[in-house]
Amino acid sequence: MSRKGGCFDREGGALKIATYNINGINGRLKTLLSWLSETNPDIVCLQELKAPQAKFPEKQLAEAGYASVWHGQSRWNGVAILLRGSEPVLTRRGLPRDPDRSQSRYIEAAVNGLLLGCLYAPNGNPAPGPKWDYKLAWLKQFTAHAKHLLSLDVPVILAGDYNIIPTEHDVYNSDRWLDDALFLPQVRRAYASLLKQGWHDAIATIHPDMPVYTFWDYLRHAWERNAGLRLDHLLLSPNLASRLKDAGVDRNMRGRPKASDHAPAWIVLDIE
DNA sequence: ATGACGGGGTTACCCCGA
Repeated sequence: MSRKGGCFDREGGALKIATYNINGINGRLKTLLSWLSETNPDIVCLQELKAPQAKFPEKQLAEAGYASVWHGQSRWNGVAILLRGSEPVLTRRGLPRDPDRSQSRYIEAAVNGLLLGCLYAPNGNPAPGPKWDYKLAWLKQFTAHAKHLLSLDVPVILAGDYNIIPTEHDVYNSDRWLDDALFLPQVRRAYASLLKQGWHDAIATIHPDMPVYTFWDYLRHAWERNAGLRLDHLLLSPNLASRLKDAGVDRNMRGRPKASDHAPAWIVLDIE
């Protein structure tokens, strides 16, 4: 792996990659910048920018040491990839055969010799209904694209807010979520089909026996009750599985004033 | 079934999210 375009200054040739649903990048820019300076990730996927293309804080992030590519949209959605020390090489905005090109939910770039897809899957509620249909259509095209990426036989990471609770162990009270678009059998099957393609769920691999939530609702004192969900996932192509050294969630970010309802999830890869 | 919370911006009895 070439050092060009990389920043291998983490101890032991490791690469830290994080995904963070920021829920409004401009309203939460101070939170984002302090998290970046405290945790120093090499690569960051962001979701729910809630900012049009022209209002992405490119300059402030550059001053913090990160170059960005982003796919904005007025008011909702929006995804970005940040790379410390060099420029991400954009490979696509939006999915092939995207069911609705007006919704900015996918961006992909080459970073540090990896291909990185950053996604914000539709929520899908209420189910049934048009939003549920859109979620299933989007996941179908995403799954097809994931299969294509594996066929390239390069290291790939698909990171972001999948809006899927993969199993009953990934939710504080699964009974309450049985009829929800985050947990209905169709979306759990969609997630399982990705794993069957060969993708490795990094958080689940490192923490097989404990719930690792990434989201706590603003309502009903969910954070105080630890009534969380695991919605944000980092999937690794099989050729990266042996590189996975650590994974976790920066839970403390959820407890801060003006917090996003999601916390950052991260992995450390050995890229020696 | 509803609302509570909290971003966005058409500042609304608004929209959206999960």
